[in-house]
Amino acid sequence: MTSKNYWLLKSEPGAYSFADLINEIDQTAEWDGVRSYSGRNTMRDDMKLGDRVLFYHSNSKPSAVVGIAVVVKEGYPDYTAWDPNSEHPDPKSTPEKPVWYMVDIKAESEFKKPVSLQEIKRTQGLEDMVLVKNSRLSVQPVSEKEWNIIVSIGIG
DNA sequence: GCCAACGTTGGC
DNA sequence: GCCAACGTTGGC
Repeated sequence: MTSKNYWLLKSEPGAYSFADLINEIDQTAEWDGVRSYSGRNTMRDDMKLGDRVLFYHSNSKPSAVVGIAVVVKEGYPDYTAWDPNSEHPDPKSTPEKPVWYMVDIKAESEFKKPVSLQEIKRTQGLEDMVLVKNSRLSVQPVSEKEWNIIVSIGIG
């Protein structure tokens, strides 16, 4: 029996927002540009087809979970790393020896009511979220309990 | 805009 | 392989 897992992905809405994802063809995008090892490992090893994702706007007013997406392609090399004209080139990574990985995600639904960081911090059951404890991880796991609480607030 | 937290780099 | 310095994230 395969159990689905839950994740949270951060993006600064000025760089890439949930609306941008919705506006993509098929509402699907490559989650390229992650250049941290823990994020790389999570995307390469742990995020599976059908896993669901909280889409979080960081550095925002207010910072908040704004919608849900689903993993539609499992970890594969982030080829933008060896494109010198990309946003996040990294000469350490080559097609022969890729360093960075990404997944594809598809927008599923937009929250009626964004769930702000403030609200997360004061909501019972969410005090152990990685988002609260380690504010710097841009790709992070979410427990089923945390998922259910946030989605029930967001769906309204 | 400030700056704390923390992941990463690089000197030794 | 330790750990200080550096750079970045992201809340406030």
